Amino acid sequence: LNHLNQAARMTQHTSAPTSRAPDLHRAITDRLRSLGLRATPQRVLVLAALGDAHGHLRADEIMRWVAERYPTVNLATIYRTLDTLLAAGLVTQTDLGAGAASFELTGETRHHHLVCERCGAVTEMDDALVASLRERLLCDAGFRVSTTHLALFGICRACQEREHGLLGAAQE
Amino acid sequence: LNHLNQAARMTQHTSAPTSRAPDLHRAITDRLRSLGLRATPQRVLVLAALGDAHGHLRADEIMRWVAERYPTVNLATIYRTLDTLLAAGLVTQTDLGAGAASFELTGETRHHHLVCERCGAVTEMDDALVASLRERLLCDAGFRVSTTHLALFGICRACQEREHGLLGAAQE
DNA sequence: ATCGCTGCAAAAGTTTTGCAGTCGC
DNA sequence: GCGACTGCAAAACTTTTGCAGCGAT
Repeated sequence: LNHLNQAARMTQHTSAPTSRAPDLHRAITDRLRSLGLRATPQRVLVLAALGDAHGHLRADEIMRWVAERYPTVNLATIYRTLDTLLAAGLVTQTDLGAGAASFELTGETRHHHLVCERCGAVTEMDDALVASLRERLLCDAGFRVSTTHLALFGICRACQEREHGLLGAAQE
Repeated sequence: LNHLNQAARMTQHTSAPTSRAPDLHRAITDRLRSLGLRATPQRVLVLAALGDAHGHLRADEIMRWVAERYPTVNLATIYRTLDTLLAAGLVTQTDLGAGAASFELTGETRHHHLVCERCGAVTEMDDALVASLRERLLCDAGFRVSTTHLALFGICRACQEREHGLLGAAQE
């Protein structure tokens, strides 16, 4: 599924369209074709953007990334492409509370995100903890969870310590 | 906190403004005042709507409910009221994947929702399962989860059986 | 009487859609 | 060449905001 991720990571420092990463371009193209989808430059670049980011991106961020190397691209196409990729299972959608949806390459390692409401830091969380919850729901309620990604909001350790420090020093 | 819920449920069949439920109106009013908020008819009705629904409502649904007994209400007020009630902790916000946010009365029993992607059924899930996840995160990662509500999407038991039935009978 | 709250209208922001033309296969 | 896909523009939709005036305390 995702040697795309690895190939993409290899080109993180590259900014040229596809000159330095013909292998990535090729891998993405093959993947799309194997799913019966046309490998248009727009689609390839959307996948490349998500691979390069190695994390979640919003539609407008993808738009900017792609537009840098394919200036005539249109935002509507980004959205339509993301719909297609979602349906194909290549991409995962999430709401990280930014007002707009975020998208991520579907990796083989399921993981989730912890979003700090104070400092905005986003850290990854392993799926292990959630896996037991999923199994429990399937056994107890017969509910088969398909949600692949969870975003939990709260206060990260750093911000908690910062807060405690303030409270301890100058309690007002 | 929420004899509001109980009082609200008592008036589920009532449609008159507040004539048949002076106790509910009074309870909500007192609650708002005790928090230093003005008990305007708009605010009281928003809370009454959420209590009557005994579940999650979107802003437009609240709007419709309130407008039925207070026609001059404005949608902007609904949003501003919900902001206020969120800040006061009387209300909880969730994304149930409907494109718009959903809101719910903050009850003393924390619970979550399982949303079936096939039939749209929404069932409640006890917080017990999630509680352990929360504790784990606090211990392991030092992350204090503040997300009070979780929406998990998937396939409910009924739809799974329905699907299996079809597959078993006429596998096409 | 004060000032928080509301109604109205307009704006901001994200996402969708119709249509004509283009380009991958 | 065919049909899927794209660009463009406009619309649909949720949510926010400025401002003048009303009304709860």
